[in-house]
Amino acid sequence: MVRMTPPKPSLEMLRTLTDENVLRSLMAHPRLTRAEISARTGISKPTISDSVQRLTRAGLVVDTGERTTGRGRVGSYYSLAPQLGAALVAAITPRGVVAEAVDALGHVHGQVRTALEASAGPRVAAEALDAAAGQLAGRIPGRLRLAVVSAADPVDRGTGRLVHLPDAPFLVGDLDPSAVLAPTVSGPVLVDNDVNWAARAEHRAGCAGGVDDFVYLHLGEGLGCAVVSDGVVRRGHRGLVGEIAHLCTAGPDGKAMAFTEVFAVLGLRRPASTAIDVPALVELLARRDEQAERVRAVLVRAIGGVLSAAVSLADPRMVVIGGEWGLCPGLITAVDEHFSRTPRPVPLTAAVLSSPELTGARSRAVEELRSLIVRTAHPAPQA
Amino acid sequence: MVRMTPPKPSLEMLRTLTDENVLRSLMAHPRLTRAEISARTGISKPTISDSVQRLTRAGLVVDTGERTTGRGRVGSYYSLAPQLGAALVAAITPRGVVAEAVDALGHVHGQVRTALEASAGPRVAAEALDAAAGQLAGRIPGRLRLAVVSAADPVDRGTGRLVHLPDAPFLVGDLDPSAVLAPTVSGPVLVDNDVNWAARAEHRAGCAGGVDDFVYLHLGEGLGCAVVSDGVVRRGHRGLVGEIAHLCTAGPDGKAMAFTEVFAVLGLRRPASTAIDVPALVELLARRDEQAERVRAVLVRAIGGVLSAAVSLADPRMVVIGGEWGLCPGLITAVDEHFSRTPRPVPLTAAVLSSPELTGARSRAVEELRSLIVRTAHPAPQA
DNA sequence: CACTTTTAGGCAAGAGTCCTTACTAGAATG
DNA sequence: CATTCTAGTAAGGACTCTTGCCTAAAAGTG
Repeated sequence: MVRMTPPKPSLEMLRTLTDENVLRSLMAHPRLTRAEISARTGISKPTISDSVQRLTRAGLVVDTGERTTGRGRVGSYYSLAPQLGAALVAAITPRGVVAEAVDALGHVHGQVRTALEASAGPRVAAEALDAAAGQLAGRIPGRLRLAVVSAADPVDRGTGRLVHLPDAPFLVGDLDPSAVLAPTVSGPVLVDNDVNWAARAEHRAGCAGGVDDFVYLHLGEGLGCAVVSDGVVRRGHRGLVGEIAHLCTAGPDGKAMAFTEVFAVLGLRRPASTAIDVPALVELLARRDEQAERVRAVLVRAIGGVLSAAVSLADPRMVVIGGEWGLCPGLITAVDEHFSRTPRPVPLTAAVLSSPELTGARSRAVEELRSLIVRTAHPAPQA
Repeated sequence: MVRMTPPKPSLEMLRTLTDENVLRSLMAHPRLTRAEISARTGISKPTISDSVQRLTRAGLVVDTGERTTGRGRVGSYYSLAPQLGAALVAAITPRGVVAEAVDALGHVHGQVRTALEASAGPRVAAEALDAAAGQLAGRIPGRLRLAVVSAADPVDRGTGRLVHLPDAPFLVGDLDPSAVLAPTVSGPVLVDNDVNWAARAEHRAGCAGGVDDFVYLHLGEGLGCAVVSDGVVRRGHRGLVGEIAHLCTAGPDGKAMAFTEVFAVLGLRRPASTAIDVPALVELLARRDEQAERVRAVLVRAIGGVLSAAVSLADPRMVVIGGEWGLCPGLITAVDEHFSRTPRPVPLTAAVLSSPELTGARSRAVEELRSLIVRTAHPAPQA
């Protein structure tokens, strides 16, 4: 939707914009002289000098004490004030918690890894997250001003809580990252599921670089996908876009059934769980006997049905496949071969990044921290 | 994606913003005095006077000659110059072409309807469109500065051409609205399919008013849907989002098959065509005998499969159903009853607007025309 | 070593935009 | 006829950005 009422023009607005230009320059480059900022932004030197003076007085920018070397008059280097703080980045899976702190320059200030027992519940995960946040808070100059969390479960877009969907695995369990981090993190806590973060990372740098419309299919313990449309991961009303367990597809004997049902029928679920038995599945996909071939054919067709839905409802330029068993050798080519014979084929690729969810969450954290700093520099002039 | 480099601040930018405020005010209200514009925008009277003077000199705004009545000094009314032109709005179906001209105030300046033979090809449609545009161009003060076209076929997002998808009906046929309108319309031609326009109209004013995430399912001669996510119709890479003919769903005997196949198996297609035989289907849905019930059950389940895909990949807050046979009495309640027993039910509603595709295209045309006027008032200061 | 070149930064002047305040013109109200 | 109300104008001030010129200091050059 296009903004209907343009902003009211004012001189204050110009000043704010100048300051934003200066701050953004210093976010892209660790240290700059005023002349460099001027050259980089195209804004005149006196104006930049004014702005730097303002921002220095406000405590957002500091003279690093360093001086230019080389020809010409010595110049002073300025940089963002260290007390501007950092953002917490955390990834939570049933296997453990990984947490980092990143500053507005994108530098990582420390990483804490906590392994969890397979049977550990959400309580233990919450404690690990809390502890990690506490440790990281001590290692950075300023405060933790916001957090970006990746979770290996569906996330409610409104509340940020992990949600348990019927007949879908609940790997981490009932957890509210916002509540856990409230004492340690002073600002907003953004939570999304790992598949969405992975898709953002792949969009930025991976095989899908430059492609603004694609679907990322994650085939692991859980079944999920991310829909990137017009360059943004779409989350839908509740944030449950990509929860494809109940998507109607083709099962054994060409019967229509929910995607997750296919695995139940094939006996590929963990006992007393709706999670997929990944080791068994990987082992089976490695085999070449007749039974394995039959199962493989069923899986390929089931995945084809899911892709037909993705093509119909998201029209991706490509489909990226990732996940523990999605990357099994031969699977992608088999799916590709099947899918390329359907009426609307789309190229398939394998995911390339190693811990994509952390990468995706991290870059979002940097983005949010930067915009938070810019916003707080000039308290919002809202109506 | 967030803008990375904020705009360069300049005094010219302020002036541009003031002018934009004035223009937008005059787009929302047919005539205003300078004092009224000032009150409405919150910008001071002298500044508004300056801007109005500039815009009048530039020919964008005119003194209407009317004067205020009532207490106090008489004021002069200003309005947008009539020569600012209008936008063409056209809807093309196999049954005919409807075209209108709308100005920046949103007023419709004339409507031309041309009926087409059922067997008329794209040539005839193109001629009808061209003729309608020619007539409308004569009826308005200025030029036709852009066009917004709705077509009853899939539209390629990149080229704006109608495209024929395998095993899907091609109702209008091979047509390139941009090429047809190039002689008559001086600016851009936006083309999208009727279902997407209808969804935009429903989003704005209809049953889905205020809901930013929903899916609009169109059940007519063709099978289509629109995905509205974060308040915007998503089109995907090629613009083929919602082309659900090949979506894998449940057919008779619970067999997995493409949505369109279900109708083939049920014998509900027009002879030698992939289009659905709507009259036959409507007649059948009205019956109550055993065969009708059986077909109805199959259809309900097939639609349920499509909805499961929509829920998985779009997470709508609601599903709106429209189309010639989608609105048949009882169908929606039957689908609703079936769907509410699935693991992830979503409320269903019937579409409410009468010619939604035209309404949707019209409001977009007004929006685009307005932004075109604002942009041309101050030639883009791009790099 | 003296001189030129190069560069960061400061200062002053000027143009432009917006705002506030005060004022004028003209019409309705009582 | 005085009062009241309103649209528009004029003057002055505050503020921002830019241009152009200047200084200081380091590095190269002969």
